[in-house]
Amino acid sequence: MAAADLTTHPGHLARRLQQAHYLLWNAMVSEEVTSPQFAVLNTLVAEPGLDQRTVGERVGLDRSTIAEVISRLGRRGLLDKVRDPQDGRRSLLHLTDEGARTHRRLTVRTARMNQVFLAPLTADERTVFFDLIRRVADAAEGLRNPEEPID
Amino acid sequence: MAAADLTTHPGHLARRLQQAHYLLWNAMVSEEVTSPQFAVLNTLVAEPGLDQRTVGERVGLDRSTIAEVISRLGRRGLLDKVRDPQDGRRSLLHLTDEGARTHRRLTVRTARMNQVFLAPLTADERTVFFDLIRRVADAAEGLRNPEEPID
DNA sequence: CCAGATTAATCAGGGCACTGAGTATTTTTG
DNA sequence: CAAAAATACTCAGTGCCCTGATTAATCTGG
Repeated sequence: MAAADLTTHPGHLARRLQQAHYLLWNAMVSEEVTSPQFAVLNTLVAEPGLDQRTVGERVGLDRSTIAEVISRLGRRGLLDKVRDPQDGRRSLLHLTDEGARTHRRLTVRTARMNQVFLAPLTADERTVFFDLIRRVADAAEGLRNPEEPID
Repeated sequence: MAAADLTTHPGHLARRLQQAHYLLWNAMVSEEVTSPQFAVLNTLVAEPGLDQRTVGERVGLDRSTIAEVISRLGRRGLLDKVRDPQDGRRSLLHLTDEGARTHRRLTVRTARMNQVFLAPLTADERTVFFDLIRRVADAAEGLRNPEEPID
């Protein structure tokens, strides 16, 4: 059996793309705060007081991973975690001042990094790039998170 | 400062795409052998006897990660690792019969999975999808792995 | 009202991904 | 030829990512 051509395997390309991004993020945005951590901060800027599970849903992280990410952000004083008095199962999350400051600072750098990352593409191609990736990712996520079935 | 729109952040999309692929791989290809492990097997089908570092280069994994992946594949009897008598620093890698069998089996399933994964796109769109991701990933990898500079 | 189902979070365990430091071996160079 | 540089690999440390099992709290139906 001949070897497969990995350059036509979307999973392999997705991994390479993500790794390339990881390196550029480290070089141009932050060595302290990672891209998933920034996504969490960003979500809490938009919707302060969310519980942990919902934040994970917003940024696309499962219950275990979001717990670790939030624990790290809490340790570094970027967010606070308070038991919901209305529902003792939940922890409600808010950015600290330091967390909000960090988010502002990184937002600027992230925009610069995205320019460099997408430099090989024209403006039209970028639009297509986003559209195609979003459609594939949404569809694949839909396979595992089925919509409410008809009852 | 307003929150950023993560759906226009290529790094965030890349991560979601990779995660969606990870889940589909687990469901449709194998729970034992991961996608990076398959990439290593595939490389050794094409070029038996490569050393560890070169395999890592082919599949896009750094020295530490490739060491772990190869160690796991070795433990499961899918490949053999032999000291190069010509150069005592290197280990040369070959698939075992079991490794070659596994590669054959997974190649078929991987093709099926890719069909499902790419189902949202037309044939033309798939070509564009590969082209755009490859260009961005290649360019970003080039930023860190500079070509031989002019001397 | 209360037993059973559901839900949010945690924990244990396996795998991927990187950096920086260290070891052994080979190659280069003075 | 011996000292210095380069190379292949290993190890320790951090962080992301998932599943399955467990715990605590809430909700639901009889």
